[in-house]
Amino acid sequence: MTAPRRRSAPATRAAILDAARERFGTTGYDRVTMRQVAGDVGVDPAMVVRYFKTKEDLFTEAARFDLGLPDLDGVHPEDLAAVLMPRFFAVWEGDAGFLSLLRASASSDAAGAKMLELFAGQVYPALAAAAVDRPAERASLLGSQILGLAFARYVLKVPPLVAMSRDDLSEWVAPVFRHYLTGPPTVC
Amino acid sequence: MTAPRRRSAPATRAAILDAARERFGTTGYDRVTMRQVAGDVGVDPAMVVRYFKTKEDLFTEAARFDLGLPDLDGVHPEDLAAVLMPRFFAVWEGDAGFLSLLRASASSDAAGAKMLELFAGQVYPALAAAAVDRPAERASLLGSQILGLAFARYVLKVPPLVAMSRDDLSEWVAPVFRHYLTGPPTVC
DNA sequence: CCGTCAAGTCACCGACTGTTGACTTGGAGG
DNA sequence: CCTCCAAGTCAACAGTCGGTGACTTGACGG
Repeated sequence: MTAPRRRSAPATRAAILDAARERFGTTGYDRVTMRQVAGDVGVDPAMVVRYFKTKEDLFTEAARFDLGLPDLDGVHPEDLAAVLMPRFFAVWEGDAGFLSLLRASASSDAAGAKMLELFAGQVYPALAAAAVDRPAERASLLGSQILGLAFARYVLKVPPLVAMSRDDLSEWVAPVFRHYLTGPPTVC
Repeated sequence: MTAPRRRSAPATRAAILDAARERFGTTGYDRVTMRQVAGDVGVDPAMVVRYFKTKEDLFTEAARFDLGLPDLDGVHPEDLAAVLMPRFFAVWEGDAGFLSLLRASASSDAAGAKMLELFAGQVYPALAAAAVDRPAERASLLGSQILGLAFARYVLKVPPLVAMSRDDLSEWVAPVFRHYLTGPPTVC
């Protein structure tokens, strides 16, 4: 059961990626140093640049993931929150990839662009399927509520929001989800 | 009409503060250098540290301001958005002080604490006056929506949200404001 | 006209950053 | 056992950062 003094290349690569995700998620892009990431894994900083050419490339890889949003076509408006919120908690409380991106997008245009890309590629298609009209506006509004909730709960850690149970939170936002996707205004 | 080669001390101090606000608001704390700020004003970097002892002190001063929230006591729930949204636009589209704080709070615990402080000191008291019960939870939820809207519109610049008029935006969020402050759930 | 004091400049320090290239070491295959 | 190549280390570079302290310059009062 002796730990091997030398890992396989994919194993160290994965370990570095995990450490990077964790650091980026808790500290933000700029305040993370490659030496810190290397130190977390117990490896020389040169290894980080060996496997991920540059810091930005490392971040790009760390901030890529699948939101796993379900198909909302045919879901009853009343059930939207019940379907979406479990994914919300899974994504934001899981590995810190998404938090990294959120933190970084606050101070980097490049990261902001990645966030928009992710929205366009995964969030918008899922939400648009449940919108009665004006899918872009409705999806964006709902997205802003989700983003704000994540920012307040997981970044700022606003005490009342941190203290709320998942069920209570889902109950609170359910009417909002319904309103943004199916409520007025329908006319111009 | 010759420009004076030498300013008064308060004038340079104010100029530096303005430049810092602008930089912090558009680039974020970490990516702003004191040399940039000094350069914007056309002054030696040493002047910045002369008037604001340290970079963090400069930021602290740049991120302090008054939201100017009105008294919501007695305001009809239907009119909440009509009263609050003008302040929203004024604050986020005015001088970049608040944007600085939002950007910085994504990657700095110190800035995050300042944001919480500001919420507790100005946002919470105003919103709590209009909440029918559970003021902390209701105000936090509404705050998260406001924060998310600002983040999506002014930081990420989500195209559909940027394109929406102020009136349309107010109309969309009005039912949400009403729900968070006066809607269910009332029971535990 | 000149001394004085604040406003502003200058050169520089030490620390830290991302990144590089040459070196060393370990372990599996012949 | 020895060889060899990948896995990992080491020292160092070039650049930038925040911050310091001694110096210079300008305007104004006597």
